[in-house]
Amino acid sequence: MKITLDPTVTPFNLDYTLQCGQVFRWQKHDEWWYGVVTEKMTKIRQMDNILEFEGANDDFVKKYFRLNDPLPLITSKIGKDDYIKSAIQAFAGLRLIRQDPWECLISYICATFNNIPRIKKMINNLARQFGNKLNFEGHTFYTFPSPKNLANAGLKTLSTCKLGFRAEKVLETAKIIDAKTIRLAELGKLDYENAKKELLKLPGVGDKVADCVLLFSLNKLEAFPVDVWIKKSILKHYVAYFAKSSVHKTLEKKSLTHGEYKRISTFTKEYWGEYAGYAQQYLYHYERSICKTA
DNA sequence: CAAGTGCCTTTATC
DNA sequence: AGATAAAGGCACT
Repeated sequence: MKITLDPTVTPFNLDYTLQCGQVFRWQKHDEWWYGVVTEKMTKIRQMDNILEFEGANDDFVKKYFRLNDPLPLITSKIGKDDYIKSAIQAFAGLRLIRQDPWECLISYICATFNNIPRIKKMINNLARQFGNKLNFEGHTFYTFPSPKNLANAGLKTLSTCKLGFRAEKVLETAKIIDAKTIRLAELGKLDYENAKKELLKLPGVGDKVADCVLLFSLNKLEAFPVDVWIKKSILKHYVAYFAKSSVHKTLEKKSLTHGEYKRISTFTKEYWGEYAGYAQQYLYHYERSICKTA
């Protein structure tokens, strides 16, 4: 199937969107991106303004890649200064993805104090151990394991997936989700604050992981996850908005206290408003790309 | 209550 | 080769 995009109304860049580190399971072979979404294989590629895909339908692709988000309006709203304008320009067409909340939740629990290559490895280990096998065009893929599969896994088996200290959190969270004590899909109906309050009840979920789940899977575009890269970026380029005495100390330390997290995300939410999450993703990818090439 | 401190597995990368 | 840093969380002061 194909979708033809009008670049003035629906700018989109598939590579930026899948490579920027918001989602961990897509693989690129030649021109095509391969991914397992909603239990089945999908492959997709972009040629200029044509999006070609198999295994998923139009509605899914539009929803998953948020093609109905008014990106030109969003980027004009968040483009409040020269710095973020250059980030937006560098990765024009980068969009947030509407991930599956359950997979997103476990992915970002695994992302705790971790790096992207290893996050990918851990999630793939989980899928291989506890997911369903799919054969597709000579390659083997696995679905993301269900809450029940992880809840029944047992800590010992789970530990073979090399999750480290996160194994226990994944297991306990899986039990809660499997028991439907917290219904993930329902949280999207709550407002940002109340949805976050629920997420924070889950083991392994603090400020940052909760904001990732809210932004990347529960449609809360005002959520602004603050990780080590974003912390550096904000305190470097928006330092005027913070008390000078505290900035240096915050930059020195590896992890943020709740207070420091709150100070940064309060600023970003006031500065960028309802689409702060988009600003976060552009800044995050920009900061990392600068660091890699430096 | 808020705020600060130290520890938590594992490994890619330098 | 050995240290460092990695899309942080949490228990304890």
